[in-house]
Amino acid sequence: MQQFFQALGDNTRLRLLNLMGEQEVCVCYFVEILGGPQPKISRHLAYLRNAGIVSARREGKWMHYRIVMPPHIGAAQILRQTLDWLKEDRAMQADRARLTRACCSPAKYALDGAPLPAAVTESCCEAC
Amino acid sequence: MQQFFQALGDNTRLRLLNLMGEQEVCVCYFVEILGGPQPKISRHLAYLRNAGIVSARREGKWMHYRIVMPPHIGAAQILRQTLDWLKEDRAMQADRARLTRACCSPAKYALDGAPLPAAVTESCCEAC
DNA sequence: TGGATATATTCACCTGAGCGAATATGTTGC
DNA sequence: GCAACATATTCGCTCAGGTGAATATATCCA
Repeated sequence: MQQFFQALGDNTRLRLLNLMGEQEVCVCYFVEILGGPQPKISRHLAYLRNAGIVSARREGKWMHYRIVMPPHIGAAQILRQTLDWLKEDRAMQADRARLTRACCSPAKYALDGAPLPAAVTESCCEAC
Repeated sequence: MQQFFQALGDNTRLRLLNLMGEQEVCVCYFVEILGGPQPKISRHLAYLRNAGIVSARREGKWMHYRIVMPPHIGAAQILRQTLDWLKEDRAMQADRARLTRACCSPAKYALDGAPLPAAVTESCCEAC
């Protein structure tokens, strides 16, 4: 419980959770969008994984992370409301927008066969 | 937001919030029930006050603390559900029980004119 | 097999925060 | 004013945890 809230008590981790929302996201997009050094993101993802808040899935070279709802119903509701809260934040909205436009502003990974997040394959090139 | 979750990410502070629940509680009961040194409790109360989660009211020598619901509705719901979550925890239940029985197990302060928490004046001597 | 790429881990450093001990502040009653 | 009491703050210590730099691991492809 203490650990659960500590996991939410860091801005980088909140940004990661915000980007995942309901969908699975490849690490390369986290690196691209958050902009920081890759080991930093990897460490925070490990922290969240260790806290049981996200799970990882390997697909070739790429790793996908997604939120796993805690088995405890109260914790799950808190996590859901935290995600809703994040959606209201301007900076978090900007992060999400950048994820959605990932295919149209082809950065380092976009042209290289990196797996697109679901939101991109659905909505891209309409939003752009 | 980061600060909000950091405030919840400590077991002593969660115990304090659990004891406050919906009612106002005198510091002397926190000291009595948590058992630790008084400055420790005072520091954690200051932390919570600084984070805007509790407010203090002076009554003579005594200080009363109570939870203030955050103005943001999402944050308020998270706090409420956190309190509900705490109620399910065995150790937290034991803390609450000790607060309720405070008048019947007269410890250091109980005979000395210390203000009783609302739960005590309502339910005490029925529960004992 | 070897090189390129994506991700993870380790290391050294530094800051924030929890802690016990000591001390300060504020209130009451004599 | 002074003593007693409730609470708050400060100090020095220690440690968890965040960070950048370097390195390790894992996968793909030629």
